[in-house]
Amino acid sequence: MHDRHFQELSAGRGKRERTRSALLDAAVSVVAEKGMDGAKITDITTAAGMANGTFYNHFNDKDEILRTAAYGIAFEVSRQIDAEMEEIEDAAARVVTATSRFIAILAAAPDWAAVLLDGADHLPEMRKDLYKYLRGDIERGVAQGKFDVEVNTFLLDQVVALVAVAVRARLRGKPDPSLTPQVCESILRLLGMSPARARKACSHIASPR
Amino acid sequence: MHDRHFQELSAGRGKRERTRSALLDAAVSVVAEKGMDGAKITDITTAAGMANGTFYNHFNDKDEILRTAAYGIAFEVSRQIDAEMEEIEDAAARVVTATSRFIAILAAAPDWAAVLLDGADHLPEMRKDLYKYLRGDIERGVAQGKFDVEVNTFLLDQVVALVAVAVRARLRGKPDPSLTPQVCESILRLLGMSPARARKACSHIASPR
DNA sequence: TCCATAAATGAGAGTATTCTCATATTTGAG
DNA sequence: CTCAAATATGAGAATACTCTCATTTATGGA
Repeated sequence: MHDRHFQELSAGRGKRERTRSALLDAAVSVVAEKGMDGAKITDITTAAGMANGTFYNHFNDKDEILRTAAYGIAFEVSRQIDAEMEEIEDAAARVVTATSRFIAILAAAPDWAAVLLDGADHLPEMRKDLYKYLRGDIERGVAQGKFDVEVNTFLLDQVVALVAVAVRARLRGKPDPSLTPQVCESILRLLGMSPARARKACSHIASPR
Repeated sequence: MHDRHFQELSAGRGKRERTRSALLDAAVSVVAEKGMDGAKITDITTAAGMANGTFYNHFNDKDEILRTAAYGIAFEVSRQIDAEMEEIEDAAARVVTATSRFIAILAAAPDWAAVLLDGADHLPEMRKDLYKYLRGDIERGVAQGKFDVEVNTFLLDQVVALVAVAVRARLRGKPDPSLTPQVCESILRLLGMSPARARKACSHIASPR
């Protein structure tokens, strides 16, 4: 949610942590600009205003810093959404809220979006973490009789793919207030709600900022 | 559908065409192994059993050969599916057939799958071609009163994303005969069919080989 | 078969990137 | 403030990759 996320986390800690965090923040902005494959070590140290060699005092290679950055961001986004949903009981409402908040958060932090989208492709383990949350909500919906699906990894893959499409579309074009309701509706349909109920469950979504 | 697809197309033509095709086939297998970003010129010429310099007699750079290969494969797959569907009138049946044939073809040719999946990310124009076919079938379904959606690019993105998830899953694990029906059902649900109708429309799918 | 032309070759120049390490600088505990 | 330890620096060695071109080899029409 902030261009200096990692530096904020390490403010007040020793110099070592602060430099490390500055590199992580720099890595995020470089990945946002050039993608994970296009990001070079020197791009990262330059963005951080440091000498090239400094990188190797903190990370062994590019993979390590990118993985660390992606996990850090995924953790923060999950934490935030999870907290916001604490009191929501209805499974459909939980899915809709999580999806729309996820899109809104990443729309406000495009660098994070780039890292998460790229990371989802390059770091398969990262997806699995996300799945824990999602699986819980979908199973809840099945138990509540609202969803009609067999909950398996393939289903979760499909839901996550739809969310990813929405985030990508949001990043690409100008903000379209109908985008989030559209994808939420799609997800609920996918989960077995009727088009009418799905629409109703999404109708209340405030268009993100 | 064949490891020597491009060479077959150019059999009997001049040496120039045959060498070019050998490079294209080699590029496909390298991309399947290392991805588009990981594929190096020398990997391609080595796989083709040629000297490094030969590459530059036929292509200006990596992008050009990869684009050519990806388009060639996309064209062949589209052509084949299109032909197989000629006589199908019902839009739901068309969507289901196209999806399941697409998955079956790529399951039988994993190298092609890798190129198309990677290409869909790296070559945005390639997606647009695919969309022409898809959009037609979905609009037909709306006209037939079977689908209940607004047909826009974002919807097509979602459908394609679901198909991509299925192909990826099919490549990863052992063949699961329920995978194709599952994703076809998801797509029909997404397009606004009720879960019951969607299931019915997918029930006849023969599990791919 | 002959040979002009087309194509293939691969050494190496050019460029980009990673990673190391001896040295310089900074830090913060005492 | 002092100094030993921790950290940062950046030149350059090592590696990886792209692309060129003078030369060799192969092709196919006459």
